[in-house]
Amino acid sequence: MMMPRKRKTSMGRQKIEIKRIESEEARQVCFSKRRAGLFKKANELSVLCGAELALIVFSPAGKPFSFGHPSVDSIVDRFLSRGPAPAPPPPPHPLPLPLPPHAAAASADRRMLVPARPSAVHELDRQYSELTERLEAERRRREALEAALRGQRGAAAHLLNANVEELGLAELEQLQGSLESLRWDAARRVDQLVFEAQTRSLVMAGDAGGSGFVATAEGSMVIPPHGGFNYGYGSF
Amino acid sequence: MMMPRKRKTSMGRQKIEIKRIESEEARQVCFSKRRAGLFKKANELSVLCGAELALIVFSPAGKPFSFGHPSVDSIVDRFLSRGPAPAPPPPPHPLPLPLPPHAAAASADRRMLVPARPSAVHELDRQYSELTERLEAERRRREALEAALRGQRGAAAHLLNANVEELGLAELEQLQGSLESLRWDAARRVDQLVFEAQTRSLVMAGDAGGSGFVATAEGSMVIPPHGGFNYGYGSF
DNA sequence: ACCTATTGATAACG
DNA sequence: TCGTTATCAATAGGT
Repeated sequence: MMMPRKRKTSMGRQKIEIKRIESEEARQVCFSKRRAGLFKKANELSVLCGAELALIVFSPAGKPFSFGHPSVDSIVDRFLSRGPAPAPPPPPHPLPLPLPPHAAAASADRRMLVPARPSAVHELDRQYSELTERLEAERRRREALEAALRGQRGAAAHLLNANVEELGLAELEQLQGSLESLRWDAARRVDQLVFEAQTRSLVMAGDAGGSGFVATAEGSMVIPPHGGFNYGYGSF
Repeated sequence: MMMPRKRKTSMGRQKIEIKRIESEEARQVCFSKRRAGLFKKANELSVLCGAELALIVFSPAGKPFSFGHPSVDSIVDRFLSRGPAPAPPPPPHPLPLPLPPHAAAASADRRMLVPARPSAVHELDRQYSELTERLEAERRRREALEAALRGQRGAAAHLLNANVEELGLAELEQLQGSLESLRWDAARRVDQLVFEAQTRSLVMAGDAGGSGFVATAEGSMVIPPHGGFNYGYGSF
């Protein structure tokens, strides 16, 4: 990422141990940089792979930062609803989860890398998996269709001025489908724009999950990145 | 991080654009690698800087992965209790939208559908039902898309999608305005259709959500509760 | 899953 | 916090 042009004195990056940084200042600097990097990575993962995720970070000072696609709330809600009831009652029954390779990180401390859950009821497990597969198949088919639709060309904005009064239920449903798709893309676009804004040193914090609230280090200021596409984007 | 031992043919890492990976397989591979990397970074941030954070990721297939320090729950609780979003963005026009896009509300709703003490069995049942619903939603959505493909209006609407990636904030907001307007018109159209149906005793034998204008998209597309045109009267 | 060539992230400085 | 450089770390493309 760097472009060596002139030689300046610098030790360059040095290898560091992954353990608490003692220096208050160094810790703050590291936090800022790595937080930015982490949010960037999270954003890339959601864009590249279409993964839905939520990331909430509290700075050592207690300042909240968050990012979510489609939104922090939707992800959290989804997670909690399937939710792994804590230890004792090995609850529900989830999707067969692959264990994160580097799970070793957490030791006896409360830090944890969790694969949402274990399971045992084989029969139901099987049915569940089957359903999941069908869901996936449907999703793939839908995506294929969406791709096909994206390829269409022609005059379109007319729809916005179209005579809705003449539409029937079936057509309205079609319209709805189109709008949902558009909303999704728009949300994604907002994600991108917000992210770019962050890169420009606009520190965003204090947002509780995506309501178009942006705060700078000096204090929060409201920036309406999107009045209504309140879905995919987050605050950093 | 590499140890050059033997010279092997390899293009090595190539630069890639941050946009959805079309290849199903490549996307899966990328997801696995980047997910691991993201969790590792999250862990490092918490260790190095003592930051408290939560990361929840749903794979494209819907499998959940999470990491939290001290725990996902503690972070989520803190996040939700402290800074829920400010007032929801007021609609440009007097749109009688329920505005429920809040995690708390959604969670509460779901809780009501489940016994106070979610037994493992009930929980499993609930999950199964939820999955089935999602599958249904996907199917409906797919069908809507297929219909859209056949209709010019749908095709036209999707044209906008193709250009969304190039829009700026101002343009997105303008688009939003147009969509709000369209939604308003569409909602009125639905009212009229319903009125006509009732007047003629043409009972819409639909269930609470079968009219097709109730959130048809859940799951991947994630169009929250009020995803459809059921802007204010629930279902009919 | 493993390798390697590159890109990308970031520690140390000014 | 911002800009630079030198290094270290992550990972795209292949095998």
